[in-house]
Amino acid sequence: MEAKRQFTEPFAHSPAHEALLRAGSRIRPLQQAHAHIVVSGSHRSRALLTKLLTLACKAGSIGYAHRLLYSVRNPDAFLFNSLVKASSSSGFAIDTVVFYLRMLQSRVSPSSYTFTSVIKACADLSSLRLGKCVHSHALVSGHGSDRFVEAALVNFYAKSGDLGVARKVFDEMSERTVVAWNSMISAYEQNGCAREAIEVFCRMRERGVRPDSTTFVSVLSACSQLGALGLGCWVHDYIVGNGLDLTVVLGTSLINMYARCGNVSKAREVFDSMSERNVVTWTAVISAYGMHGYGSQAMELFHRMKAHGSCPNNVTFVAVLSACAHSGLVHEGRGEYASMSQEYGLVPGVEHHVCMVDMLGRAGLLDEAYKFTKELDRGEQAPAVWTAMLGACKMHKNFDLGVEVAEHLLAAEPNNPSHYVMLSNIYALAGRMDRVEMVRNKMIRRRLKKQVGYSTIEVDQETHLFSMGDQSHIETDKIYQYLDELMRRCKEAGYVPTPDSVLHELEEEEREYALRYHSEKLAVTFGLLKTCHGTTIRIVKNLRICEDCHLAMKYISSVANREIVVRDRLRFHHFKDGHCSCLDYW
DNA sequence: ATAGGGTTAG
Repeated sequence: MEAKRQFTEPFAHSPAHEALLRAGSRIRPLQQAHAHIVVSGSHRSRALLTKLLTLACKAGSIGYAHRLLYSVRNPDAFLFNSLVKASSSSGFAIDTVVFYLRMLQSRVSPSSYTFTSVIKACADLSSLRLGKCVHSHALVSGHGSDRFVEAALVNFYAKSGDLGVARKVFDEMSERTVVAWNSMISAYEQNGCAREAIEVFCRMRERGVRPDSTTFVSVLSACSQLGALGLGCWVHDYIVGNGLDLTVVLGTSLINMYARCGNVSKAREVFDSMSERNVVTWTAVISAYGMHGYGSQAMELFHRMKAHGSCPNNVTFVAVLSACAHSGLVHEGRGEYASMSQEYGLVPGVEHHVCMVDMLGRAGLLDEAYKFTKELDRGEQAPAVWTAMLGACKMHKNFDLGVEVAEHLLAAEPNNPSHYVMLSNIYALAGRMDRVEMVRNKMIRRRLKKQVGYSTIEVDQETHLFSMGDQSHIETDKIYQYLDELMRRCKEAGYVPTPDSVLHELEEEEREYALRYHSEKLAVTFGLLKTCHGTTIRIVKNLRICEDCHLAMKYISSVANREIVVRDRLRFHHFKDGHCSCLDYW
């Protein structure tokens, strides 16, 4: 403390100090200020050194910060805490841990502030081992039940993939701040557990904790995952009703929610009403149009985005290329792919390659798609790219190429059941039933199971789940009865069930059920029974919609005179008056 | 004269 006073006074408003303040977080001026400090003999001032160190971190010169730290004799708690905080919030997670270890070595006691930053760094690293170690340090040193440390821990365990422990820390908190609730909700949401996220949100409301915009961002993401339009709309009403600021982040979440819950025009409305937009916002609205098959609107917005001076990035190009792929805009897609690197200096990644192969493949340009894939570097020929190629082969019934690609994929990923399913479908299409059998036996030997398909539908804010041939619903009898009637009426209108290859993946006893009772058919029937005329039926499916269901939906939309919106794994289908928005191009 | 927290969007 003596030392502090001694060095504090003489250097106030010294030229060195002023140089430092002027420099801010720019590295060149910082180094000049450093020289100033050394020359003027003020390098013994703790305050100046500490400031210099934190600014070096913020300027991104972490190596410089390390060298500076080396030059300091007996760094104090103030200096270590500043370094730990600055490095952690500037994204230098490993360095934060290094600084923390040096702090321990120097026998300087960490505080609750130290732990929040170090735990945040562990979360960034997703290192369960490291974080657990820091967690125990925090417990031993008596900072384990600080509310900031606890919220950081919830986040850390969630990001490291241990939701159970995240929940345990959360449950054992004595005082849960809104940030703690937000951490837990986002923990579930980010790990794909949207139901649990919403459940925690409900507990939060029961406890009378007032949600803030961060809460809603996570809840809206959960709604997007589930296709829970009802809850999403409730959130939107709440935001408006309570006069919450429609920030860029919140607005972008709303756009995404409406788009992924099937309502593009509401997504557009939100976009139009936003006062501030950034590249993420633009990307969200482009992707909204793209996934609904409105390629030209997506492209129009993309051009508007560029005219507005917003610079597209890698994610934007995924949205743009995928919009082209889903609408058959091959010429535009080729052009944007080229401009991506030529005009924007961006490096196309696996996702962009997938879009290109998908786009060319869907359009029937199988040779070009194949050439595109083959011309990628070996290391860039990711299984996802070949999978897109395989899908194209199946779509255009190219047996020889399909078999070749499938064999290649099976060699690369022998434990991925979807490759086997695809290969067996291709054999089935070619009538090679012996091969179908062989592929299926291979799957059985490897104990691989086809992913189970299911569909959900929301009625009165409640979600109902159906799987194929499902009879677990309370109103099962009514549903099956009505479905049979619907199918009869569809057939009268000209519907002929597709002798689909999917049949061949199934066990004998499942076959009779399969086509007729696919989950989306059950869900749509339930929707027709439970909602009044004029209400759009919205279904969310976890896999791709099959050819027969696609055809049946068209007929159902016509005979029941209803709009039906189906979200499958990749995109939306809007069925109306016997037609689908995808123009059978999916 | 030096720091001061955890949660959020495509």
